[in-house]
Amino acid sequence: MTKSITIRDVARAAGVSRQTVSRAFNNKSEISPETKQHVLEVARSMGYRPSGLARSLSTNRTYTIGLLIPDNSIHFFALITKGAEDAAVAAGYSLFLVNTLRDIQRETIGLDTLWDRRVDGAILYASFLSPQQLSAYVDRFQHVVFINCQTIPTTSGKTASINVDDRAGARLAVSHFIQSGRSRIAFLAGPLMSISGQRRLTGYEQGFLDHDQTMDADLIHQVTPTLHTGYEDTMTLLKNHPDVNAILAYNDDIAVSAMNACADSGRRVPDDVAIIGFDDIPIAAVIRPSLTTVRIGKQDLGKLAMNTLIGLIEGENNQNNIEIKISPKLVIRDSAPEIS
Amino acid sequence: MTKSITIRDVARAAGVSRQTVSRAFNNKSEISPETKQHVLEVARSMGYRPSGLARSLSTNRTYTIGLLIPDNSIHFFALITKGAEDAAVAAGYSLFLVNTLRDIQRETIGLDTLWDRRVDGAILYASFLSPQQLSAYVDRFQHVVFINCQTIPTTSGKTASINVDDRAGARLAVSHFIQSGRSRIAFLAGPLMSISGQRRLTGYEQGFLDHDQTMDADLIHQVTPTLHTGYEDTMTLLKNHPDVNAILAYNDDIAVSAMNACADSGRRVPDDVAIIGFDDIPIAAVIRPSLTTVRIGKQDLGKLAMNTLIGLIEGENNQNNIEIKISPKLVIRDSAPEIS
DNA sequence: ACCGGTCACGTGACCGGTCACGGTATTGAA
DNA sequence: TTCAATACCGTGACCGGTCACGTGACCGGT
Repeated sequence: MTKSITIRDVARAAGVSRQTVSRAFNNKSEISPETKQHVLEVARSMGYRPSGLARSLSTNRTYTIGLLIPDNSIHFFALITKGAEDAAVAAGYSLFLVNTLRDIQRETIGLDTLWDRRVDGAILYASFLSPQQLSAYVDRFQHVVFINCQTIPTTSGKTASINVDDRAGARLAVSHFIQSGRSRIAFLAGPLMSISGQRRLTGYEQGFLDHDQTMDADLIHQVTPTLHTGYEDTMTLLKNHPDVNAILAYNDDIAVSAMNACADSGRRVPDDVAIIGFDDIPIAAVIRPSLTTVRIGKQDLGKLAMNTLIGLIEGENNQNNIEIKISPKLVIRDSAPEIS
Repeated sequence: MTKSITIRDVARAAGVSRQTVSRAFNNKSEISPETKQHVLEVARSMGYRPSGLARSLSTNRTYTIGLLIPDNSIHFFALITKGAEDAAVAAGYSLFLVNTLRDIQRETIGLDTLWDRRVDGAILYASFLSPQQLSAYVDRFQHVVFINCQTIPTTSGKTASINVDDRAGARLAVSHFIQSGRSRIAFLAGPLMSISGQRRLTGYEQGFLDHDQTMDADLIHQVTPTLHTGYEDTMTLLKNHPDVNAILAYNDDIAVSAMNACADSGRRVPDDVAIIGFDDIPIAAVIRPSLTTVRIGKQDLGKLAMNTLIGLIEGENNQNNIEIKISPKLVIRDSAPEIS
């Protein structure tokens, strides 16, 4: 319990006032280069670093940001987090990480805690709160960036929202299938309560309309998005609809399971059934056959979210309620090659 | 910029003193149930929540913890982070996430920032600083938990260190190979500058000694641990040493690449070459053949680290320099089955 | 009636910085 | 010489809580 050294200790040791020490550390102009140099040296020799707590209390700025995501261990969110952390550090901010685990209570606790800590802003991914609930929480924050989330207008403060155009991604995938001559396209849909789940579904439907093809609703199966679940669903799907020659999966994990199911039911990928996933997880390029997938620039997304948030905080952009759309790309690999 | 409401505002509105409001929020005893109830109601109606900043400044406790890891997007660290976050929230703490990216500058900046924020403690994974450098940084923190890192004694404060017994893990793997009748075991080693890289190497060597077998140092190849690098290395390895019938990989990513190399060089897994990885990434159980691997309880590790740190902070354990060892398990799957 | 003890609550100082303001010395122009 | 401008530096108040201590009311025992 070494008693921590304060700005007053440094001031005394350097023979100046607190304010002068403060000026030395904050690059203020009202200080001569020599005294500044001297103060900094004394401070260094004493091992002094100003307390962010005290500074924050009086300046009302913490240089911390809260990132609220469902689960940082899911690769998708891990990369968003990485991008956000990187941008935060680059701008001199620190990052509070909060996993909601898609649990309302965890989410509210997280929001409360972030508020207690007086973060300068927050990035919220796909809240599970109702709009009015969320509104009450969000209203306290000065600055919020929503990702894949209903935008909540705040009375005070500024917001921005970023949305991944999952709909376009699914359309790309369906178009790719149809252009390579496949039209019996099954969809292993994700959770429909999630926004991206809904968007990908409408994109899937739209894909058929784009090519004047009729969609078969029987080929849509809802699957919980974990690594193993897709397997059984694909097996029953293939049994009930042996003519399926393409599968669009909600994400790459499900796609890999579907691949296995195809193999186990004696179908070759891509010859008999082509498969497209979502996300482009690292393994997608390595497995055999390599996985065609809809890629979302996750790390860039995280970085973008952080930078727009910091932009709001530092008032560069005085425009409010900015809306940004992220377009995914189709990465074509062996599981659904260019020409069938 | 709604002016934030303070404890004095609430006190005035409730007709009591600041101290009474404070007592109401901190479950102190010197307050009657009725006034407490009343104060809390008034506070709620005003939307008041105490400022953690101010509280921290005067109590010298922030209820925040810094987690310093190389890269949160690597699955290994992602799970550690998840476990740590979970335990932190459960104990009422918040988590600062810092990626060092194995860069010394990033690491020092991170440590400085955490100190500025006056975290109650820090968890450091595998520092890249020299012991004396690290010592200077760590000494400022009251409480530190090291994971897979040289333990640094601190003058003040308390520490603990947790180490994964990678050596035992590698021995398990080599033993498994030898017991199933394979002795030409190659090792795709990871970075030797990393502690776990060194430990796994010595475990590999020890595995042969355990069974009175002689090791062939030519079968050790050093590989950078990314998804693609292992492929070429394995190809040259197999060309130079066609008699290799088992491969131990530094991690699962490399193992998957090695699998591909085996397939492309006309070798069947596990019939011709058995493969064991490290980590048990989610995909390991799903790919074909499924991957035998050395599993480390990553999420439990993160949780354990956080809980011991909080234990140090809250003074439950007045023992210092605790050393904890984590034992990995061999998860046997198809790429190196039980009996050859 | 007096005293000690407990309960409930209030007051000034403080945590470690910053802000607004004030002061002094030096300089240059009138 | 006088005065204003500038550069540099210091002082009290404040940010929003908590801590240590003080106060008064009430109660039971002698």
